[in-house]
Amino acid sequence: MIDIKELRKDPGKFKDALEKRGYETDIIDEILHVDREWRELTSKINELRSRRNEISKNVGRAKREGDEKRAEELMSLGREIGRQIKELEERQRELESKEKELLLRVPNVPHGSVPVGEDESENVEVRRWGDPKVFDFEAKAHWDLGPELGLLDIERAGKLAGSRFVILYDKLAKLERALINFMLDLHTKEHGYKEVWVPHLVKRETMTWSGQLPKFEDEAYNTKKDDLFLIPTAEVPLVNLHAGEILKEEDLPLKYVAYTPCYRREAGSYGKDVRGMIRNHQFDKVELVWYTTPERSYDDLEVLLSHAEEVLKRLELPYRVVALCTGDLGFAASKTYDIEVWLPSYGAYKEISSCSNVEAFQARRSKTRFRRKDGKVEHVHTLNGSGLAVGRTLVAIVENYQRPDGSIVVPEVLRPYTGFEVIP
RNA sequence: GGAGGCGUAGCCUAAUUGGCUAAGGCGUCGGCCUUGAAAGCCGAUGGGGCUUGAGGCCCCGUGUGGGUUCGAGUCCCACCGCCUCCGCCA
Repeated sequence: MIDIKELRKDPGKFKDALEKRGYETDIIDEILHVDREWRELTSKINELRSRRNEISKNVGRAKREGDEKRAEELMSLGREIGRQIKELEERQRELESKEKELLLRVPNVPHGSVPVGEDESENVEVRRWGDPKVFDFEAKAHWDLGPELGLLDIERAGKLAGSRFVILYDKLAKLERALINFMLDLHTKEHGYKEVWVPHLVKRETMTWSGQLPKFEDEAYNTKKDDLFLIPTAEVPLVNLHAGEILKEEDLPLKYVAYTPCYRREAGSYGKDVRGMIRNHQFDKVELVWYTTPERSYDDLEVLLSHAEEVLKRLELPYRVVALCTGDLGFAASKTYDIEVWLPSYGAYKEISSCSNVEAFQARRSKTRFRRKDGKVEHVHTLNGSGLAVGRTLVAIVENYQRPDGSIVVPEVLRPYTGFEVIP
């Protein structure tokens, strides 16, 4: 959520941000209009309440002095003012909920370092690591290779759950598990993260605080009876871990890592990445989340990014890092780097991690704050990044490590986790 | 799922039958004192609105949202959370 006080002070900044994202800017004036009316009304109500408080005091006084007649007079006056207040409060509540609803629909302001652009074609490549593999035979896509090996079953998954689900068997299932453990170990043992095991079903508020709702309700699975949501990413529980709390400055940054499945309806993405396991309704992900201070959050983002990159380096998978432009930036993010891994089946780099600084956007919603050494309380900045999307990492290994005979070499760093060197 | 209990500020704890400023302690921050520290003393320590030359004024805030009342920490309802017991259960 954006800061209403900042919006009052500098509406131009927010209109500019919306323009750069390719959004309509009318909403800003609408908010300011509602806000102005709210403030005028609030002043009026405060004045009436002040009078009522005064009257109430005098009622008590009159009663103690035994002046029943005077007390009765005052009480009737208080009743009248109470009626007026009640009437105005109704309008005030309407304005408040309208304002809140509008504020929740405004995306975050892009950081000054974010390239301005319309869509993903204007994202800016930051660096490349490794060279795309050149095969001296015809390389296969994972959606062919996997079923041929009998280790990836898309048909039966369809029978059980519909499209965009997969089943893994034997060594491919183990490879998935090995990747999860490898990533968790790397981040906990070498990068200083605390491992967290979180709920996969969360309340509506939790989804709202992390920025998924109200705008993207169609994207999430919801259990109607209890109004719980399946998490689309571990970012949701992790970033709400300290909701309502006041953290100590000396405890920051807090760095959390969690492995969870992620559940996404992928509404509106029909026709995109339909084959294999690139875009499924359920996929595994190891997620990194930081709670940090405003003055260091952008430096920390670079560090978080390097932690995600390290996974690909150790797996020796070629990748590149791109800075998303304003038009491609997610709703909650101020700045985002995507890491894209080379996929032979696409003949291109494909997103495997997204690392963002959302500044105080989530912290304002979840009321996550920290106390500075001088006693001042302020919202934290939160960062999140995939470290990495496990399913796509598996795809990248299958495709990049395949051999002419259809077998797949297990990257060296994973062998202690798999217990085998070749698939099948 | 059933029965009961509880929820006060960063933390811990008070508040006659509903009534004047939510008292006190701890912690934290600032100041005094000190060679430095501790102790001690003084002050500050939730949110919002209006306004100013400094500075004020007002409202809200006892888990959340409603209700009763001239007036609610206190009474009523719903929800959330925690605890105890029963039932069910990997």
